[in-house]
Amino acid sequence: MFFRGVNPINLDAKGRMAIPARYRDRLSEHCGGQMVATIDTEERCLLLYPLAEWEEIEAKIEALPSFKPAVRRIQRLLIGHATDIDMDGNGRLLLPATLRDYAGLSKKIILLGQGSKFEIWSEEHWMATREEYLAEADAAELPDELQNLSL
Amino acid sequence: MFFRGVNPINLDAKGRMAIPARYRDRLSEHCGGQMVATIDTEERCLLLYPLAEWEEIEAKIEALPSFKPAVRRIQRLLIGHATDIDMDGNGRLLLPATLRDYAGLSKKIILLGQGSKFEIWSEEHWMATREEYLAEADAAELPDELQNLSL
DNA sequence: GGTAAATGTGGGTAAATGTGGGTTATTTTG
DNA sequence: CAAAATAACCCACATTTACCCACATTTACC
Repeated sequence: MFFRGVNPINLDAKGRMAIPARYRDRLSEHCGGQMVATIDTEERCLLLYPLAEWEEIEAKIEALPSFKPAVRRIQRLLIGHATDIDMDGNGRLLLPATLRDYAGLSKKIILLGQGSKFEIWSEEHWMATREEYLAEADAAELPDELQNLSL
Repeated sequence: MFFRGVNPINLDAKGRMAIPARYRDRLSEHCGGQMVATIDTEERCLLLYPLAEWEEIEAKIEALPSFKPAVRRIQRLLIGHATDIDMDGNGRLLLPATLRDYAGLSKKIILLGQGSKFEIWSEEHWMATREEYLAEADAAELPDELQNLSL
């Protein structure tokens, strides 16, 4: 299960997001269209997992030592915001208002394939963040793992 | 699988790019015409891989420690922009608007063979960049690896 | 240089996709 | 418990994309 690519999508008046057709079949087979959305704690964007992948992650998060404040914080943020969402008959997901607000999603959004999950950004915020990322691309401060990566 | 050469190509009104015939057979055999395009993070151009080659790279990028900001950045840029593209019956690729915009591709483009991948430039930008490269070619500041290279 | 084959280009059409909204069910709230 | 809001489900239309065919142009070969 590997997702990639940039997908500009419009939310409709009800807050629904049409999943691009090329992902639909895979999602239906893999998890019957059952997904989980939660927030990204670093950036103002959402994370969207197929149910099976999310459950693995959730298990790991819960297994962490919960007396540590930093761990409690992550647990509350990630698990707390995690919401089950099913694709409807037209291959659309209804994003809850709480999550839409967090990521500042209005009409134009970006669905970004990121391996085993997707990220959901407001178009505006994604564009701005992308430009930052590109500007930072002076190789000077790259960690070793990246220095040696040949593309 | 090794690609060489500069190929001036015209995009048609639908944003399609005809792959020069001499590459077609090899691409059909090697990957059934399945390719992946993504962005180059240093230059405003695109990278075009046969699917198999891309998957190797993707696996490496995915395996990096994703809590490091520099790594997340690369993952978002490279995997995020990676888009599956298939050759049509006429040996053409339809480049998505998002990627065309990034590289500033309008009509005249350059397909540049670069070993296991291609690069795609707008003709204008390629010409300018090539001139820069030629101007910088005072050997003084070459790293050791290059000093010893005999052509 | 002429001819035939191969390549590049343009666009039409049917099918797939995206979009909007109506109606019924379910939940929430006063 | 009633009323309002939200969500689920469904259908229908508009748009886009993929696929195909046909023509123009170039290349290769005789």
